[in-house]
Amino acid sequence: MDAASNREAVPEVDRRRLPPQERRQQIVDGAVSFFAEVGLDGKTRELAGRLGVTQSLIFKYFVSKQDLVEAVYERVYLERISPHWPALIRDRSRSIGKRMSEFYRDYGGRIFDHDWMRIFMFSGLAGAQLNKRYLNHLRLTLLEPMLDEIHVASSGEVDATLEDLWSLHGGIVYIGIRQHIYQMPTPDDPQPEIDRMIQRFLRSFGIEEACAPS
Amino acid sequence: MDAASNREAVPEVDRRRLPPQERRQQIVDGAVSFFAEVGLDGKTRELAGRLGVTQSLIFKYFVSKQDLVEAVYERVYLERISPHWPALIRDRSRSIGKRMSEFYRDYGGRIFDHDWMRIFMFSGLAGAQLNKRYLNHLRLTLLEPMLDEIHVASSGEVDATLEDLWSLHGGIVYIGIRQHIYQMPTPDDPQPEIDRMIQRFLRSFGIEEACAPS
DNA sequence: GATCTTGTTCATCAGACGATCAATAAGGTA
DNA sequence: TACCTTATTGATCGTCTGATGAACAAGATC
Repeated sequence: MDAASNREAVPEVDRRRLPPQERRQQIVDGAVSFFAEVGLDGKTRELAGRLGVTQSLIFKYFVSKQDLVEAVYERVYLERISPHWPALIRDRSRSIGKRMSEFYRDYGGRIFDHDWMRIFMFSGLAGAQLNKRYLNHLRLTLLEPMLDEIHVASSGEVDATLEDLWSLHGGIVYIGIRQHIYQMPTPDDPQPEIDRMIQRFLRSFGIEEACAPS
Repeated sequence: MDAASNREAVPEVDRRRLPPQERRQQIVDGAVSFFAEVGLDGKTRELAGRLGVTQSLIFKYFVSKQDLVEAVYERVYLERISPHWPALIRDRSRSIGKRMSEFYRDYGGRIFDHDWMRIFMFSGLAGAQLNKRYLNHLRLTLLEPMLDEIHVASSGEVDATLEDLWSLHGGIVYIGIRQHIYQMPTPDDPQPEIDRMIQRFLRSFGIEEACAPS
């Protein structure tokens, strides 16, 4: 019943003296799931215990706890953005419905993740810049182009606004919030519901599409 | 520049020796806005400082910090539910669109609140039961009846599901999340966008309504 | 104004916290 | 095997934390 033997987050009994780069990554990995679970106020001693190392070791790789937290931010941030999305959104050889469906399939696959959802929420509540950067990037590179494409697809006859797209986006993200933050039951596979939402969104603007996912 | 003189959350310089009931309420009020700002890990000494009292006084009214946190939960919880909503949803003398619009107008007026939004999110992340109770109550007394009413209003020709209503709900709530948790710009008055969302939702199911807000 | 009740403060505890640094030992090199 | 580098540990510091209890004083009653 000692501190290092009761958590499954520790991959195995890690033997000592790892290469610095490897150890650093191990600490960040552990910190991601640890902070995701207990919040950014999680204590370094408990994190060290889960990793099976001493608390002082953490401060050999990070000059302060805040330094570690920012490494966690950077880690989770990078995995949630694909450079291919802007081109996907603008690919007019495919219908707007198919593009949006594929984008949100990929997007959902990346953000419906326990650790990401919770760390993004924790950092938002803490007032970190991570969230604003991320959401502004999302708006500039994805939502605003998406809005353009909807206007083009409807020959400019549609009065959709950016705020409308945020509401669609919010409805999709809310599935993950219900699941990972409120821990409420959600569909096992959110993709069908996401496709329904996109289809309803476009249909409500008179853009009818046979939106078969395949 | 001392601890008790630089916050506007303190209504005024409160003079000592208040009636217990009044003092208790003052502490809870202060705790609501304090915990909403810094999180449930906020320190009792800082809270006391903002209230202009000593830290030990808090423990004369609450046996532990957790006891205070639960008083905060109860406080914010009660203000966010109206007993009139179920009857409003079921009032078939009015169109379903008007009922949903009025419900979400009232609902938004209660939950688009800095303190509520943040405490609800903090408590959700902490795994508190508050959120599950609240969302289950919302589903049972409001969303499921609303789904029934939509089916009735469309003479049973509509395939709307509860999950569809959650997506509408999530899109609406997400406005508050953007505003108060991510601190991103949102419409000054969210009501027009909410009405648009409801209208789009119904329209996408073929329920067309002239949804003038008045 | 003397007295009593009790709301409030002051001093303090025991433990936990982030962070530091000398001591230790793992593991490569010869 | 002896040696050296350095990843890791163990002990410790100063501070802060929730919580406790004795001492104080505000304000009502007579």
